Amino acid sequence: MKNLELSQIFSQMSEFLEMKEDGFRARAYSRVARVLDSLERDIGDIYREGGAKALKEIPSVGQGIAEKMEEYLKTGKIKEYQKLKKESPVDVEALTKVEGIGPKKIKTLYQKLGVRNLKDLEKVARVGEIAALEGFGAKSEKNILQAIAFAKTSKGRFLLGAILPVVREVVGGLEKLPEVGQISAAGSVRRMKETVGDVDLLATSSQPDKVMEHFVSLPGIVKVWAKGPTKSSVRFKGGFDCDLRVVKRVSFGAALQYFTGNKEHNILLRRLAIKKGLKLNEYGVYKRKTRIAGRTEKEVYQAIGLPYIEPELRTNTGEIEAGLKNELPKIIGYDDIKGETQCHTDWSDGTETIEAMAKAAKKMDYQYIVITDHAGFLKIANGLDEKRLLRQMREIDKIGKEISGIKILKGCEVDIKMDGGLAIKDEVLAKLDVVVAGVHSGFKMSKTDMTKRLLRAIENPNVDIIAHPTGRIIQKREGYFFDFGKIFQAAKRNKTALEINAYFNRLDLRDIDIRQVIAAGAKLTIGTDAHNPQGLKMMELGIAQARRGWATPKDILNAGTVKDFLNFFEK
DNA sequence: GCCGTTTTCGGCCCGACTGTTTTCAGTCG
Repeated sequence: MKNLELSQIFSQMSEFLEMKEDGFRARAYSRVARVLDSLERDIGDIYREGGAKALKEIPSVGQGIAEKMEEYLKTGKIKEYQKLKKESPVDVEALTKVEGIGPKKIKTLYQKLGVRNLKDLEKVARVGEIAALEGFGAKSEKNILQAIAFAKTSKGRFLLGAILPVVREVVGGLEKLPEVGQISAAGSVRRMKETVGDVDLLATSSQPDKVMEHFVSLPGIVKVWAKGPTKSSVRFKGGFDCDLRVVKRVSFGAALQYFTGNKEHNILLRRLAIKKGLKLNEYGVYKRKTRIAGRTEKEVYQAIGLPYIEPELRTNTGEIEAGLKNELPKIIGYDDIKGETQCHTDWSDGTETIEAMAKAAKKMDYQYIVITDHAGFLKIANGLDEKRLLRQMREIDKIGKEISGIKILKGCEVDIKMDGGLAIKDEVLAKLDVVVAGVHSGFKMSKTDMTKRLLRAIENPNVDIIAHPTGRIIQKREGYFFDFGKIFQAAKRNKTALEINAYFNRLDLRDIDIRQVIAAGAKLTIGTDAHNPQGLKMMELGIAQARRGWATPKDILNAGTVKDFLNFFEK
């Protein structure tokens, strides 16, 4: 994928242009960088299939940028980028990561002090040269030194599953304050994005000062970046930043909309407002000086001619157009799931018994749970062989009779071998209610071979679900390569479902894949891959993933009753 | 550099906070 490389080059070009006071061109480049980040298709593929003309069909790409993309795809270089770098040989990428440093300051620091990188910056800050600079001061210098220290330890983005519990604790604490009226998370946390850069919170209060005072002195805060009556910003021990904004009640909806984003969604919304002769900001929708909406998000959307759009959909990937035509899907809700489709017990690498998992599932109001211990050659996961699998089936039948109110289904997560065959004999698999098959080895195969391997597994009549189809681990492993289109079509043909694995660092399929699966007419399941009862709670993350992929309950098999769920797999 | 249901020229989202200023530029989201 050249998308990421190009996006990084364009955002650096944007910084360089900003340094040259060429603001509008700078914005054009940063816009296209963001577009590239969320582009579903590989830019190289687009170019191969449709040439420069196809490139220009990408939003925010015109003549000039299409040419540069073409140049990069052909030669691996962009002349203008190299020219800009030559003019100001500074590491903008590293320097802009320092909080409070932007292109203008980089320019000054380079011209006056010859600062080219983080090391130079730290050096001049330590000896007091920054404080002496016009436009800077002692405080700037101190902040820069602190920001460098943080930049060195900063881990970047955080997994939603890791952040969500912390956010809920902070929100829960603030909620109890008598001065706080409404409070909600906003930003990427509210959109349930799989990784989160920082946390945005929003509250209403008659006494903002008291709320802010309480907020900046919460336990676990290591740095207060800013503190004001409407906005404060802090860093928590875990290394993530958290902003709290306090607004008036009449503006809560508008502010919640505004700070939930994402940015592209908001920009489009404000343009829609302008077209209607209105102005949209975080305080409301205005007709001249009069606020005509703002108390709730719903009235904000209505005022500019849109139905309410769920936070998970707000990424400017077609939701606004769909909204205008009243064609938004009724996406699956957080209470719509009726059964767990992948989990492990102490029969393989889980920590708890079958009973414990079943009881936990019952507590979540599920109608069924599929027990899918590892089966095959994954020795490290204590995988079951045919003999133990048969024994476990008898055990599940026994436990099923003892526990009422939940149906325990017999399943396994069987390894897909290098050639696409399965690691458990077909006659044993045929006895199971549900067979989940997954790739757990040989990730580095060629695209062609992996496609063949997966196809063979999908076509096996005993296979019901393909586990974590792409094999990616967020921030760790990209996943294996295969022909997505072919696999999704085959899944539909063979009535084999594709899993949305809800495990917090997998979330596999990704939202963009989910939309493709649905477009191909194939079905999905959401499974947590839980290894203990607590892990079943990750279902929420998987549902969020499905929502971001525009999935409705009828696309997700385990939003159906146990009967419908099992019937689908009858082949 | 992009874009177009007022436009192929002339716009380009909008506001808060900080630090340095004495009215504002830079940064951030």
